[in-house]
Amino acid sequence: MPNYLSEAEYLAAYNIHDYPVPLASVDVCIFTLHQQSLKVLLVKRKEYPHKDRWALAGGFIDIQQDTHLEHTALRTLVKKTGVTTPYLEQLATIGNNQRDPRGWSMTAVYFAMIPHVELLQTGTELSQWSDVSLAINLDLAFDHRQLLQLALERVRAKVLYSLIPAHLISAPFTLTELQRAYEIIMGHEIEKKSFRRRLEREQVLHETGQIKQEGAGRPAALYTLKPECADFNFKRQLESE
Amino acid sequence: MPNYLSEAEYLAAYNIHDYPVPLASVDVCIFTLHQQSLKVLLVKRKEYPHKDRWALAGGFIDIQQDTHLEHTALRTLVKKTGVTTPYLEQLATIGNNQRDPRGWSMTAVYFAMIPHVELLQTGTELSQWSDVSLAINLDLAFDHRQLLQLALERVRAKVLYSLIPAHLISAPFTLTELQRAYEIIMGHEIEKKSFRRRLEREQVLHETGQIKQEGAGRPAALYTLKPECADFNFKRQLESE
DNA sequence: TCAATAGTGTCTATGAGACAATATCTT
DNA sequence: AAGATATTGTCTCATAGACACTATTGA
Repeated sequence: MPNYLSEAEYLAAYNIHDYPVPLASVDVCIFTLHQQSLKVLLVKRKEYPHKDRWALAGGFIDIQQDTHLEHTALRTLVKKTGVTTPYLEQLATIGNNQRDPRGWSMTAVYFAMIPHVELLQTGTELSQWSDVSLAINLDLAFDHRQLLQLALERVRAKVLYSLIPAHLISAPFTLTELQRAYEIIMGHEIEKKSFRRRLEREQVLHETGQIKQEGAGRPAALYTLKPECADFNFKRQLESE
Repeated sequence: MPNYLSEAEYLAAYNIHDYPVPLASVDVCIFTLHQQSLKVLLVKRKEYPHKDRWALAGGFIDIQQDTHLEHTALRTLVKKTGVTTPYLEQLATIGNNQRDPRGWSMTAVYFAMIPHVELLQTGTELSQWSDVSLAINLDLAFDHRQLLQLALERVRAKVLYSLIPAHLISAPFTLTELQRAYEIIMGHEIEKKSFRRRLEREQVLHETGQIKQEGAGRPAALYTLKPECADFNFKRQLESE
């Protein structure tokens, strides 16, 4: 490399295509809760490579259109579900020379949590909500099975000390509905009283004043998650069983 | 894009340089403990952009040489410190069109923890251990000040429930030395008994049988961290003050 | 009134914090 | 023996789990 006199000169001469570079993409594991089970959004690939295989939602970074990495993730999310303001968290970044037949590939993996919506099949690809217990056994495209496995581990760890299940159900919700969301992810029942006590103590929910009456039984108070508590972490964990 | 008949045909025709792509790099926040304070490794940049500014250790992915993203991080680590088997954890991936004057840039940020070593100034750049309280106020290259800030937040969060301070000191160590490492990161003293009790309960240390005698006082037992416990997390946190 | 669901009272168990007491060295 | 540092005993406090109890609705 020549020794430039000034930074301006160096930058003017810089061209990324003079160098061998990796592919750069974003994949998003989009979760929701529906019919008492955790679902993940899968997309049927229309193009090579891995054409016609199920995959996580994802795509290349569009350096014209996206100003930040999160924009790529949000763009993907909106394209697949039409949802605009979900819970989005970076999970990990995987990069190696094996995962994509087109060459060295680096992908930033996010996971998103949204209340259930029917999928609008507006894109060119077919998409569906798949039960995670089924999805994890499918032969997904690329290394997406591993990515899903990673995402599940993170979600199952975070459910013990965070409020993430609140992002999977539509607001306002009852405490029983929220507890049920925790139980589905944890895979076992939890104590009603401990559950309510920690929510009460930390003041993370807003009581709307509305009530929900459904069939028999005492009506339940309706709550929303306080926006400033979206990422709240408890200091102590629930028992993992 | 043409409609290929076969995957092989598609792959043969694929050329990454037909597309606008971002820069892809790895940055590593290398921490150690020395003279009772947390230090981070800073490197003086020899080349544009941000020539002559201090920066975190980092570099581009070498798609010929590196098979995995971690290799880029480990290569960087070895180049700067000569150390080969440290604690390495992915922190976050930052990507946007602002952080590098050469264009859209994506960097996978890792943090590493190593026992203190004198820096062998073998590379072309000058490197030094900098006290984090100083480094965080420097005008570092790129967005490295933010990256350092992120790393510090992660470390200060993890010290409450993990064993990461054990990676900052050389083994074997005494329980008092390990406790001191926790205290330096936490910024305040902790209770000796609670500290020892949780280590004992979880059986995460190996008692070497050796003792350390230094000046007056009862000699201390020497321990190592059990390798399988390198990433152990406690269920309950220490008080953050 | 009964069944069903929401919500509360309170005892126990676990593990962290506080701090005093004991143990084993050097000088 | 005195001083220094390591190690342990044990009380208190916070918070999760267990589980029984009360409250409010519809049929």
